[in-house]
Amino acid sequence: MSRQEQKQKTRQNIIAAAFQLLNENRTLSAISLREVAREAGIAPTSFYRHFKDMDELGLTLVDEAGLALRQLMRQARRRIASGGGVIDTSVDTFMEFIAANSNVFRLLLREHTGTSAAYRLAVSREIQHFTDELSDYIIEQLRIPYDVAVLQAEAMVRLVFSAGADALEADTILRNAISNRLKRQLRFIQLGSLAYLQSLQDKPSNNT
Amino acid sequence: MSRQEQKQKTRQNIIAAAFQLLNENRTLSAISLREVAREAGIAPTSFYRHFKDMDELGLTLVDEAGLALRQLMRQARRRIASGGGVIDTSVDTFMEFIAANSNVFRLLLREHTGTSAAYRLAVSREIQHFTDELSDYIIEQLRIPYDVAVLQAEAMVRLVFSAGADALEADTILRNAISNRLKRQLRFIQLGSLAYLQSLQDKPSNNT
DNA sequence: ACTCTCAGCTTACAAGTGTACGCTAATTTA
DNA sequence: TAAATTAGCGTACACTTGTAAGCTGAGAGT
Repeated sequence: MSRQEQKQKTRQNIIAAAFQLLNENRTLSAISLREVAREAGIAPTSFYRHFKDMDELGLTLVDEAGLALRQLMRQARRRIASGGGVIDTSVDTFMEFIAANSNVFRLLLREHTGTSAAYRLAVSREIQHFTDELSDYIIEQLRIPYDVAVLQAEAMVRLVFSAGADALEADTILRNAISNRLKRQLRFIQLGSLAYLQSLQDKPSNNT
Repeated sequence: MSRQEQKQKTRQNIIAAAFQLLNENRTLSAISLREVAREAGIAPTSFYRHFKDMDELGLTLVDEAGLALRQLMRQARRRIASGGGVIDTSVDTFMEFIAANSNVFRLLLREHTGTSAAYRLAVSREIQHFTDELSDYIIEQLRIPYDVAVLQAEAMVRLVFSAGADALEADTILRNAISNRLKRQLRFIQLGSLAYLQSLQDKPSNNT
């Protein structure tokens, strides 16, 4: 094994170790460098050969999580394209994601409201991507004016993430209940924005 | 000053000290007993005369925050009763609360997704109260079936808290923008649930 | 083959942590 | 007034933390 390969491998070990430690209810800021090193099977000081800081590792993890989030979106689109209701399919995909990658989602959730401004910003950016893609999709599919679509997408993402937080600690049965409630709530928003646009048409006192 | 009075006073000092420390981006679990003692102006070991644990102090703080939340609801109702749109008034009241008691709301927000299962549960309970009261209000005011009202209330609270999180770190201008978006989104939900009920009436294939 | 590079190690230190133990001084009780 | 209670303090100890300094041995480059 070449030297570079070996280095990459330990780096991955460190990242995996960090995710491992996140599994058992902890924040990034509550994980010590020494713990990560221990879990990764290296000496504490060797950590510095790969990351300047725990902060640098943290941002790497957030990026990694963001990546997973984007893959999730792509998967949802694929499944929607091959049939099935948009809301139902999206929520199902999302819930499967949470169940399968709970530590990834937990990371995003925790750090979104967490202690470090840098992490908060990084997570917010990832969620913003998510929202942007959804509003593009809504505009494209439903032919809704831009500003309404943006509002709708933002509200939907907020609901999805908030429900996801609850689903994170739930068993299968409860998670199903959360799913179903979420789907109905998303439909409220969709219906609501349509009703709003309808009301504009009925008494067109504004522009556009 | 009697002995009991003095004790209560130091206890309040400890609580105030903890809130003070929460102000500068920190979690409960990231605050040490010694720091709290230092800030409260007592010896570290004296802390134990008042609380068994940092956890016990934490739960006390969450309770305190929940109390503030309930006062907020009462205030909103009073303001609604004395005129003004329900959604507008509620959101305005909420945003004022966040601006004035940012550390209280931050505490709830952080610990809701935080490290300690006990805190998470405690916060969830407070939010549940909030949701329950709102759904009661909706049932009473809008004459909407129970299950729809509950869904609507839950969705609204989710949006409000999520937007509140963003508002927490925003300046006045941005906070206003968040307020306005939130108001429109809440109206979507309201419109949506009404439209849903309407659709049930048009083709009544189900029971009630 | 000879040197260079550098991932990972060991050792070491100052700083901070929770909390056990026992003392003191002032209030409360009898 | 004498005895009992107790809020608060000081000291002490065993740990954990981040990271500085310097060494080693194996792969890379010539």
